[in-house]
Amino acid sequence: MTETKPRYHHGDLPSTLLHSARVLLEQDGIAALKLRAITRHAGVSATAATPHFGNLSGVLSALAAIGFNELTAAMSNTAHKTMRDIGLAYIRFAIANPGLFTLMFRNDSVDRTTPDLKNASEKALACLAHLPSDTPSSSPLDKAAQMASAWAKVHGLAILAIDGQLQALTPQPLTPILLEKLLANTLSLK
Amino acid sequence: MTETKPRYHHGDLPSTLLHSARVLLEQDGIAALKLRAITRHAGVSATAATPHFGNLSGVLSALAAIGFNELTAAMSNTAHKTMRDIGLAYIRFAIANPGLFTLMFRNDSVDRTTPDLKNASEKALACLAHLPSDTPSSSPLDKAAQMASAWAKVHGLAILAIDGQLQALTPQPLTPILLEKLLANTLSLK
DNA sequence: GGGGCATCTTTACAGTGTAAAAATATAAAG
DNA sequence: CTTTATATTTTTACACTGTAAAGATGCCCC
Repeated sequence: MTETKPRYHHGDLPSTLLHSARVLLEQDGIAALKLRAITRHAGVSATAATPHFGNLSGVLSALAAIGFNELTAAMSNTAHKTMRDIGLAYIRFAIANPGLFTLMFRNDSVDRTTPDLKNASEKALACLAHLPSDTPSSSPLDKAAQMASAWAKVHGLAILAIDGQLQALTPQPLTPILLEKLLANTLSLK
Repeated sequence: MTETKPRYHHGDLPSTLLHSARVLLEQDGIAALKLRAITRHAGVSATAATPHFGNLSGVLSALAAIGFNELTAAMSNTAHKTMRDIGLAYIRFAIANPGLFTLMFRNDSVDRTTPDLKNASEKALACLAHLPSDTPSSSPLDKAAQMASAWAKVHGLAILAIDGQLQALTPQPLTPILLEKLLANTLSLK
């Protein structure tokens, strides 16, 4: 629809395809991420993605890499580099892009050996893993445990929020405002 | 293979199919959970599952329900009803049954409105949600935050463990023994 | 201009899920 | 025991899917 410059046969097809994939993902969920649906949406033939991405997994891996880059950006834009703020940025990203977030951690749809994806995901993980720890850690295993604890809580919370399972924990219906408060409270717990 | 009593046409096909599905899941991962592969493995025609489960989603939902029941049993068999022991049971189950655990939380493969699955998953959640809290909570939102924190940490840890991403946090290679220690340490953190 | 080549389309094929109709065996009724 | 009804399974058919292989298309650079 809104290509920048139609230079080659069809403009730069790779970004067009990724755009289509993202639209479909947001519109109809992760089940709609079929190769033929993506190429159909982009207005090209069914196999047009092959020279650029190889196969479906290639397209989805590229899209997942974009997601990790955006997630990294969101975490980097926080004012305070605290567990609470970075965690909130992480979870807000997940809630704002549930389909993309799900795809990013879907091992069977995505090829994690792709260099782009590997780099992008490692950068995002680094933002979470190198949070300043409040309690001094003695052994390396303790340090790992602290990082695992933070990363697990944030990631777990994001998943629960996306799946709507946090609803089950509160008596009252969970409005967006209340959800934010719940997340902040949860992240503030040590 | 090992039917109890071959009464009907083919024995009780439902459990045979679920057994086949589970074998395929453990052998070849979640991508192998095709309806035709399951029926082929069970030695019946491609559409034999229809009268019992309706469609593929029905089979997978039933299998996921079994998983939740086993998870509940694992958590109920712990000696101490502490965050640490119940959490460890939860994560050990995930590590022992990675495919099944993944399936259980896969929203697009599974139909959560199925009564069996809904009941089973709610029971499992209840085991985690009603842990004794160490710090007295004032508001209901605080209580929800405490439950969310525990549930998120345990679930997040399980996912990280399954994906092998805990490896990235430790300098040394993560042997099973070291993994157990890391999990215990992480769960002991408040 | 005219090769060379990346890009895209066409065609073909093996799989998939599942709806519909036909076949089969069990259970129930007479 | 025979006959009917019903639940179970198979057969058939169809619209999909991903992708390999071969053919067309148009850009780039010498």
